[in-house]
Amino acid sequence: MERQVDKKPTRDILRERNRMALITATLDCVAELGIAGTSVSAIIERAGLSRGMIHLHFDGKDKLLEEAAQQLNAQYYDTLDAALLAAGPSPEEQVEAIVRTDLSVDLLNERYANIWYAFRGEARKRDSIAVFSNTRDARLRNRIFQTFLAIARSAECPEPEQVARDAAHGTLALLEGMWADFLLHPHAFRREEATRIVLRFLAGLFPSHFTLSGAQPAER
Amino acid sequence: MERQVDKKPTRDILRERNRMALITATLDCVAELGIAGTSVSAIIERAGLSRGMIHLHFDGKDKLLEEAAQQLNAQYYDTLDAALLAAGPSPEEQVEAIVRTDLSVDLLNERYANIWYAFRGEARKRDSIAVFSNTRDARLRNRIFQTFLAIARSAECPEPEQVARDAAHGTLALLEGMWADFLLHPHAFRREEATRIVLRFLAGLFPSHFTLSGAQPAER
Amino acid sequence: MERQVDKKPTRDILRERNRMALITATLDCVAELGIAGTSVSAIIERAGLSRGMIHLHFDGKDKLLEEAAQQLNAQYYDTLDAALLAAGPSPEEQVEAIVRTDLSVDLLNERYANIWYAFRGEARKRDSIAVFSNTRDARLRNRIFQTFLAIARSAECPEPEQVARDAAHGTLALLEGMWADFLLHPHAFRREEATRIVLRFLAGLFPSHFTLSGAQPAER
Amino acid sequence: MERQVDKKPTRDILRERNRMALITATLDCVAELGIAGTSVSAIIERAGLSRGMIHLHFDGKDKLLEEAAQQLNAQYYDTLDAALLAAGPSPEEQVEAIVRTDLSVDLLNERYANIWYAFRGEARKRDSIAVFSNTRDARLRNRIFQTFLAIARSAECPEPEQVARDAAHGTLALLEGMWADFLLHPHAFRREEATRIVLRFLAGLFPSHFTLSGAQPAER
DNA sequence: GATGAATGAGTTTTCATTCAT
DNA sequence: GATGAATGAAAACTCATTCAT
Repeated sequence: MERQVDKKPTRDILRERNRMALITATLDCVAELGIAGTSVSAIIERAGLSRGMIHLHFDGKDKLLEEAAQQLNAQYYDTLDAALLAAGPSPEEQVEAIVRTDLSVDLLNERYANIWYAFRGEARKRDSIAVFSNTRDARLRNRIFQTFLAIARSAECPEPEQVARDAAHGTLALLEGMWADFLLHPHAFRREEATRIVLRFLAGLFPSHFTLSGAQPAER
Repeated sequence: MERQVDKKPTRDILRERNRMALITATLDCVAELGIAGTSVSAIIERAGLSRGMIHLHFDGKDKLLEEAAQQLNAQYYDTLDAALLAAGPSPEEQVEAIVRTDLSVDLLNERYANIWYAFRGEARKRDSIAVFSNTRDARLRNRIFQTFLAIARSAECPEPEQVARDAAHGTLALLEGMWADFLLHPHAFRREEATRIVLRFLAGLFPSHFTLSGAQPAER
Repeated sequence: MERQVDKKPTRDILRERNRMALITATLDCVAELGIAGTSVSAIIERAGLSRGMIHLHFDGKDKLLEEAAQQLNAQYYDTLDAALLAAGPSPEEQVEAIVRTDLSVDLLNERYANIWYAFRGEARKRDSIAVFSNTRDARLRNRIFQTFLAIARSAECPEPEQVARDAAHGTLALLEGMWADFLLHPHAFRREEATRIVLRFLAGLFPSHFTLSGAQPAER
Repeated sequence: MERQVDKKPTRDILRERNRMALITATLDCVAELGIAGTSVSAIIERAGLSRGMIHLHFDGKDKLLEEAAQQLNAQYYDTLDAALLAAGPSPEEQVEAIVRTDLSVDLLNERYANIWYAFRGEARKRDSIAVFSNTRDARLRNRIFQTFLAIARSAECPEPEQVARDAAHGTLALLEGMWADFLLHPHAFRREEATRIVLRFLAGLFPSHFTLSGAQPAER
């Protein structure tokens, strides 16, 4: 009886484990070999699974790449959401949490950056993958905009909407630029420096809300 | 004799024309089809030239891609250099020229952005192409750093080197981020908005040197 | 006990039902998708049964195809035998019954014709299937020959054996040809016309035994 | 100079020779191995050519099969047309030429019959191949109909159109049936017997135009 | 007995590169 | 120097069969 209850799940768990192994192997390949080098042979060799499995579970290499992209995307958001939850409730804390998490080693690492830009290079060709690269947008962009709007209002800016939009846009662009920096010079990259620059940008926009952790603004 | 004199230049000119046609066709293919879609067949079809020519002139597809990358890179710098030459001599004017040119339609357009990110996706795999994507770095980075150093000194900042480095780093990162923005949403993208945000960043760092074309800083 | 008695038959009935379901699904697939399209996946999907069943019941796809061919063959003969039993006992009536039944919608329909020719295309490769396509021969051929022999003798032909053999051969060839006609132009096909032509052939051979249902021979 | 003139053609001739070699190898494979056994590997092995050639010349296996079908079709008609040209001009001679040629070893041989039925089995699935199997129709059917119409009129039949149509239909169906016969029993098949039966059919329809080479009609 | 996930040999196709012309 | 037919290694994909559950 118990075996009956136990058996079915075992099969399904194994199945799911294989699915995940393929996705992980795919992301590893993309990270190390690029999209072009991510052949079915490379994937199955790394996963230690059989050729047919890719078509069994994903119906072809393209779909597997899509699902891998989606999974990476989900991971990115899970990490970010967790950080926001853990951070203090004030808008400043929330913004800083986003910046620090996005630049943290959990997200901004070689594997991640490599995959990110590899997919982005293909994004234009495959809409399904574009969705993934778009992600830093829709959801995050709105959240960060709302946060900045609160800040802009509390700062009594003349045009809070525009200021908040520019702040959100600029912050995300800066983060994006830092990722590109990291991709090209992973060893020269300094996380603290990147963080400091983003905070400088914010301190420039909202001097009374952000400071350079004790540092003064560039000009007095 | 005369024919000899006549023919030789013609041949060389033709040769060079074919070389360029292949490079242009390659960039077109990368822009439209992505790196993966840029097969030898696609290139020669677009160029209207023969298959063997790629090996004749470039010794293989990979080398052709490299040269295409280099050419694009050169174009980028030529455009930027011309703009810097045309701009006023003050550090502020030089910086603004870089920002406005980098975001101008001459450089930031769909073809350019597509190619840029396509190559960057492959950059890690091929060092020769990485060189190209690196470009916004070495030369430009130093130049912009020197310019900001002049500004930081004239602004009497406490740590002018660090401030200048952060300003250079941040500006380039912001520009980079704007390109990514454009890549993903070419139609929603607003050039003036992007420019304004970069200037906001600069105005935040150097309030007395940069202003938002009459606009005030967000907070007073 | 009772349960035992009850279950056993149920199992066997289920087993047989599954066997038949697989054969029917196979024939459906062959009719709609051709031999090439009749994959194990296609069959089990149509049958709504599990993959392993084919090997459980038939020991592989090839054997299943054979059994399907045999079953179709048996159906053909059952229909024909029933028609001969229902027809009048005279040789003329028997011959006409064969012709009309062979061209009737019960046998000559799209499903049947599609399967018939699909198997025949593979017949040469698999002897086991060839048996099926042969069928219009051995048994039927002899029966029809005997019938024509009776007619030829009653008609006092000079060489009754040869005439009967030719009549049998010709009739079967004509029927065969009509099937091919139907296969290629199922919508243009006219059953009555086909029947009339066969009867014309018979009327030509045995004017005093067959007439065109009131029609005259072509020439007088 | 001469070499120049010679060279170009040489290349084209070689190219064409390879094309034809592939078609021939394909037909050979279909004849011996059936459609299912006609893999790209089988074809190139038989042709002694390289794998890529099939896609170079035909753009894929399917198209190659189509062209092979078309070529066989053309051969069939060329043979038939030649025979009709060589035959006497009278309608009887023309009809007899069709019958004798269709059943001659030039057309009705194992290779031909095998290929014919192999393609027909696939005909329903691929329209392009269906065209081929249709062929005994459109053109030939009309020609034979016109010939019979002349005969029917000269025989003063009551309804010459219908008689001619039935005669054409019946003759083609008989020939078709003889091919099926041959396919299934190539060794038992007797060409003369087949021819005699078709002529019996014609003699039955048009007693004054066709005779069994000195034989009498079955009945008097 | 029944299931369907897993396998891997074999299929078609792509494509950079070669080389005779 | 230019051409494009030819090559074949490697790619993605299919599918009958196996076998643990």
